[in-house]
Amino acid sequence: MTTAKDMQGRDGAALPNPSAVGLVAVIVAATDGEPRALTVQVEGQAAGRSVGLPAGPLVPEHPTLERGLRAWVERQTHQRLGYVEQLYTFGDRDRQGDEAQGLHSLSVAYLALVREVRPAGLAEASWRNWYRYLPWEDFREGRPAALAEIEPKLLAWAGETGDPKLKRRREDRLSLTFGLCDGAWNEERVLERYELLFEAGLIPEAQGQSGSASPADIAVTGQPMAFDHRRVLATAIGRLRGKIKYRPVVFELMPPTFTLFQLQRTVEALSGTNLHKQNFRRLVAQQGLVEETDGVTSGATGRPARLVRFRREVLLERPAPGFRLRPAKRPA
Amino acid sequence: MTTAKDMQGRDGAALPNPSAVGLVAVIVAATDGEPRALTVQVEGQAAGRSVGLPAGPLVPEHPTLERGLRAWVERQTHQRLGYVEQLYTFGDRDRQGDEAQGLHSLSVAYLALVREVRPAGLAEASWRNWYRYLPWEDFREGRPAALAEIEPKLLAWAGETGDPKLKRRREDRLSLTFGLCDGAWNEERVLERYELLFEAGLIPEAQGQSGSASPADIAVTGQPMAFDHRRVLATAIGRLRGKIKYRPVVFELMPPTFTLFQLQRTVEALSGTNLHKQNFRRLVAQQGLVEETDGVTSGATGRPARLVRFRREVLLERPAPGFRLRPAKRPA
DNA sequence: CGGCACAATGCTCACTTTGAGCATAAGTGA
DNA sequence: TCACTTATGCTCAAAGTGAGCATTGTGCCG
Repeated sequence: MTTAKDMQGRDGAALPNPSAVGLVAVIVAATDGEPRALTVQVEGQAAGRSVGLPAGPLVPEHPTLERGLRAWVERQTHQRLGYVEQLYTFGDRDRQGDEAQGLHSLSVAYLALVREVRPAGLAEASWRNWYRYLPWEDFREGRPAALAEIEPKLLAWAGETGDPKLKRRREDRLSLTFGLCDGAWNEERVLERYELLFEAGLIPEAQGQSGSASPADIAVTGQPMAFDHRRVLATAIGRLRGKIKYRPVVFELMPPTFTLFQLQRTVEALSGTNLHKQNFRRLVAQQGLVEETDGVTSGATGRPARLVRFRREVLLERPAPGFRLRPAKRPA
Repeated sequence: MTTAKDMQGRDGAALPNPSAVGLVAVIVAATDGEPRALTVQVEGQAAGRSVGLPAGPLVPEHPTLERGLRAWVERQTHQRLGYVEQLYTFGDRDRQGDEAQGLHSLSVAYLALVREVRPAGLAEASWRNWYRYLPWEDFREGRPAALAEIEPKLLAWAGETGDPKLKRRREDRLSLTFGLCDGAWNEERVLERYELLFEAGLIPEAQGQSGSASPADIAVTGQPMAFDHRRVLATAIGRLRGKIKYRPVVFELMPPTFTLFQLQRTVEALSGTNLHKQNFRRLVAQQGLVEETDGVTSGATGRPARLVRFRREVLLERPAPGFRLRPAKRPA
């Protein structure tokens, strides 16, 4: 029989293999229609990788993981967090940067959405456009230039293997993630694309390369980050892109009042695609997500737009996702 | 400046607060149209809570979290895992059962879907209908009887507070999760419902009650589990209910060939609701999820049904989720 | 001040996707 | 052969979507 102690590893007498646990945060804001992540300076990393995400170890003073995270972020960046959700727990032995001997080190990543870009009280903390790290993800201006450079390399990678089965599998993955060999682009597969590039050796983090990439390389495969933080960022973007489709989370990024077009720009910034304007406002309208204020924009060119605000009530109303699979009348 | 050591806690000299990390698995199968989870016997728990989920500590031999999990599950249950995905990492100080002094203990939970119910090589491992633990989640036979018992208690809980604001918030939550005070039932909010019951004191695990619940209580608020495993189970069900709507994961639970109605029964088992038969098959058909075989069922009453098989290719085809927010032509 | 360029809004229209049912087909058991 | 049961085919109306055209306010520029 399995004992509780055996299972949970709480045998006080012989504590079984403790691990070092870290907390990492992807803190997202959107200003001027650009998606940004909060970054901090990190010492002791390879050249060109001195920027990372706010992070810190979990310490016993933290009552919960999330509280611990908030504490670290406030300390490192002076940024208060509002909306926070757990992203993923990373634990690969060989992907976390330098290794702690015999100790597993795993990091619990969180996604946070914040409203305003504080001028950043600390020099070490700064907001960066996230497409700087993943340039191939931005389709707002059409197919990103970076992709043109990346694609042949990926195809070469798929072709370089002798094993035809493996080659086939690689091509399938390319089709699925990058939409090569027919296949459509799915903006949510951010992580899968990053991991594919990683495997294909196009990501400097892969080999722990210490040589800094050239500016040209950076424009194509993006700016590297400390540790495996680019992977964490990719995870966050993918998750967020999925979530905005069925939960009104974008509003966490908006100021108290805004125009429908600003809202659209924000969604576009996150998803990396452009949307049909009229249909976008129809969608927002019929879902009852916003209500008009009596303010309008002014100053800019063109007809002034009405300012709206998010209807907090919808958080209670929305029957929520509710996709297909609607229940039958009651055939039982 | 934040140093790498500071951030990641990898300072070999003074290792900062290691934690005990556990792995937990919710292993799901569906046989005879019932959703089941694999459970194991757990020693040293309060009366009536001797059943838990397969789990074990993370040890350094495990190259990745997932591999560690697979190892534990195979050892404890002799069950091989196929589809596995990470669920959530639980880390509340006060919810994990007995505490390790000064050590954070957190558990990384996984969801696994398996095809067949092995007769279970070990007596300690057995498959249990998951609604045994969460009886209020099963709407297949209409509104579950358990809900009728639960609702007045929840309303009382909302009413028992003096603070009108708090009362209001509680009622909002009831509406959102249980569909009380108007509000619709959303089958995905499994965890939120469990947590609400927990807070309302209707869940024995809450106070670490050692007194065993009466059979009548169990029929209403469900069979308790060891540790916080019922919470983990609730998380898994909610996640799975969401996922089947936009990814063809149900097929991981199906035998090589099956009828459309068996497929429907499986989906219904997971989601806890009934579906319109004709529309269900239309959906499956037009999405091209299955292909016909030349077999048909026999023996049972009624017209024999055609056996179909899952089209593995769709894993490569499906433009995937792809909900709303379709991109514009290219207005840029 | 009239005309322009530009963005915000209104509204149309064809085409799919759903929710619900009716009608038939094809076995089993009495 | 009839009664019953489940599988399948099809129809229909109501919503939901993807694309565009048309109009309305504003700031700017002769």
